Amino acid sequence: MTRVKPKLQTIGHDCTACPIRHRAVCARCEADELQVLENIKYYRSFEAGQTVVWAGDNMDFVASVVTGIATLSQTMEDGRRQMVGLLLPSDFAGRPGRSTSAYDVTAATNLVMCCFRRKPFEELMLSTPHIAQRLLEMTLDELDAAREWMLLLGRKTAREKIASLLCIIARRDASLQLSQTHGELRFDLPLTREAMSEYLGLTLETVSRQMSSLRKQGLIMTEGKRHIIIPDFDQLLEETGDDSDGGFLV
Amino acid sequence: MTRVKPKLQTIGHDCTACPIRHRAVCARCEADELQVLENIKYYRSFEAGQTVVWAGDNMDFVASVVTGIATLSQTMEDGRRQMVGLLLPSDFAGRPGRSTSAYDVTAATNLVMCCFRRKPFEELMLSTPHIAQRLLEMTLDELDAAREWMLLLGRKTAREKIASLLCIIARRDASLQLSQTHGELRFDLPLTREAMSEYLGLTLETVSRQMSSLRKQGLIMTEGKRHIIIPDFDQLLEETGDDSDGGFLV
DNA sequence: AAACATCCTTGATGTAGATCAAAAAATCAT
DNA sequence: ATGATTTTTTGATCTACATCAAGGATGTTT
Repeated sequence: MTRVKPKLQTIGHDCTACPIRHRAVCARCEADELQVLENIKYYRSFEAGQTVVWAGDNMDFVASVVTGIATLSQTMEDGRRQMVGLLLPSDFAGRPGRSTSAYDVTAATNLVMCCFRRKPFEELMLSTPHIAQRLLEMTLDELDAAREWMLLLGRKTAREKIASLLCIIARRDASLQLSQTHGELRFDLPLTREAMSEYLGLTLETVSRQMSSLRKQGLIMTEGKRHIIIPDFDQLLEETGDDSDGGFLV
Repeated sequence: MTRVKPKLQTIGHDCTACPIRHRAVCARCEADELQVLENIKYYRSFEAGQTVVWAGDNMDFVASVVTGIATLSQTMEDGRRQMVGLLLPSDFAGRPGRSTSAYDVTAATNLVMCCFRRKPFEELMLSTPHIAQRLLEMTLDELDAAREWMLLLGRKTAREKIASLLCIIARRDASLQLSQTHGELRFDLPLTREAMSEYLGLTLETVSRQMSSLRKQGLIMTEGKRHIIIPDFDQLLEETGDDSDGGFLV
């Protein structure tokens, strides 16, 4: 089990059959396994804002994101909300062995998920070792991302939080397009200010103010509300507080 | 692959051979697998305060905690630190497929770890499917814990953070002792005020103040600096902001 | 085009927790 | 015990972000 940094390797998101395919082409896939997965999968589409499942609700499938963006969030009794995960194409949702969702899963944009019925998927996992192994790798990546996010939530300033989020989305977006435009990066923010604030542990007003501040200083430019232009990625990166190498996030 | 809530099931910490053993008695273990694990494992002891590995350093083993408590933390260039994991007996550290540690691993108390050399462990994982499956379960639990911690870091007040941490440690401690003393709980805090502050995303002064405040209100009592008595666990639980059921943490 | 609903921005003010500073406990060494 | 070191507590002050409040954009419905 050799592992290489998985971040920028995502090659295909075709969801032809095997969840492994989503993140990188899987050399281990055997034809018959593909066939089995083919038999237990189905697609579901959601519109931006729609909820896929609420925390605590029954969730009899596991799924991976084909297109669009989904969010995982937790809510406290009094309504305080914290986003705990951002699912981009190829990311996995749901958990073998658990029949209810631990989080609210919401479509941030229009969303297509490739779902696998949970029981057959679990059986398949038992009979097909490399699926568990691949899932383990993906889960470990998510754990790294969650821990990097803990650093952000616990120790970064509002400005650093915003810069970090923008860098993460920009990087992920750029890697999807395989466009190596060193210089200017452009992308559509898939999150509202409110969603950003829920992710970053801030209020939406603070998010808005910090965005304005970054704009005034020329670190970012905006077209309309959601389209972001980053004239110099490295310069923005310096505002994140991270060491330049960048991390595991998303 | 049926799963049950793993929290309070921890039965043995004997580290006889199989990492699976640490969390719950493993019904699947076959004698020969145990034998192989026996051959690649070794023990290491650390004193409180000692560092097991620094982030970025070579780490040619994976390990599970036998006794004591270890912490995982990340540091920013300017010295801001955030703890991202607390390893209690039976918890797992290190990651198959990665040769360097992503975090500082530090002994919070005297610590014994059961180490497995990485390469043979990875090979074993490939040839022994249920190890990957068990590791996946454990990693998913850790991911849940990390996400619950994200909610704490992003949205809870200082007071709620302290109450949460105390409840978590108390609960874990109680489960280790299998002592069902409903009423008064007693345990030694394994963390300094500074370590607590690093875990909670606070300063150590704030931790101290909130501890004093809880003490003055009779929610906790202290003997010396580290020994804590919780006269009424449910009462303290109400200060955490969590819904009463409690979560996945630690 | 007017009315409405979202989403975003900006301003004024308040406060939880950080920071700075020092003293008190506890722990350790001689 | 006595002094030295580490850890914790407490106080005074400051500030980053939250909260409260209002006003603009933008898009949608009729």
